[in-house]
Amino acid sequence: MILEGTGRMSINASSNLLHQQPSWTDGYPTCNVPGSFYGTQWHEIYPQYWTKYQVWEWLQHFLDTNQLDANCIPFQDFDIDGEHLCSMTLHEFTHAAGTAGQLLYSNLQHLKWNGQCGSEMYPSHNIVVKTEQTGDSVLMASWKEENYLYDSGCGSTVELLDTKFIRIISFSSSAESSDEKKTHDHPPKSHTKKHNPRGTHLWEFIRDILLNSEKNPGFKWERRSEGLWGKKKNNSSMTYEKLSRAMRYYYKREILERVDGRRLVYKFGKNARGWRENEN
DNA sequence: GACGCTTTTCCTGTTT
DNA sequence: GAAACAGGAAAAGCGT
Repeated sequence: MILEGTGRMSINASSNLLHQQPSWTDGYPTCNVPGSFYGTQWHEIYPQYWTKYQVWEWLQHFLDTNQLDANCIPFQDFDIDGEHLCSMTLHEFTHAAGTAGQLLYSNLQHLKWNGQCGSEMYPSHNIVVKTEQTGDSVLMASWKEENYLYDSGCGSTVELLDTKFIRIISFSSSAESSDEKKTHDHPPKSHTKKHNPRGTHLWEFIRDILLNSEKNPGFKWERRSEGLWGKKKNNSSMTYEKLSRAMRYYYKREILERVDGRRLVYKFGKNARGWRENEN
């Protein structure tokens, strides 16, 4: 289910693309996501091995780092994996994203040949890359270690509008036949843990995916959640409708508050903890 | 096993 | 009319 078209963001348009050099050489900001929801992150592996999601992560990081408006990059034109991305020419980057495309191309070349991945950049990370026979197994192995079933076909988006409001930009569930749905709705008990209420709460999960973005005063996210709640619960039948019902239960507990007149916008309530910038 | 809590699933009705 | 919202009800899964 796509609630809103991809490629859209509402962010600060405070930066000037033409006069700002990319700051990649300054080193990447610490993501500070121990036990990340996202599995292997884009900066931990070579671009050639990125998934679609990691390509978006990289684009998002580029926007964050350079304080760029999201409209600078048409995300829909980068709905590709790392291998495809690396095969793109400068002309194709420029055609897709203009001046930002040139910068993206330049940065990608740097990443491809200077080896930003792995232990040199992140000595504290101990990334285990399992080599399997299939070509795409490198990433899959890491995803599996995080108990996620990576599905590059789904895309979901959460946007933090300011320091309190959340907007669901898109949420997609895997397209299933009714037969498939039946099996997912009632999986055998012995198969998987369907959810873990004593583990991560939904609102904490939402909070964390917001907070774990690179620090940026614009608070904008696009394509960041990737259906992660469903992945985290190993529940491929999760939909926006179900997720939003769970979120509405938080109204009573004042973890979330209604935002009248605004669709797809949620707001942290007084019982939500840990989302403020000055709060630990 | 009972219980409480949280989440999931399904549903109907309302609002935008 | 479609999408999103609201909320009731029941059930599932987990910890105690």
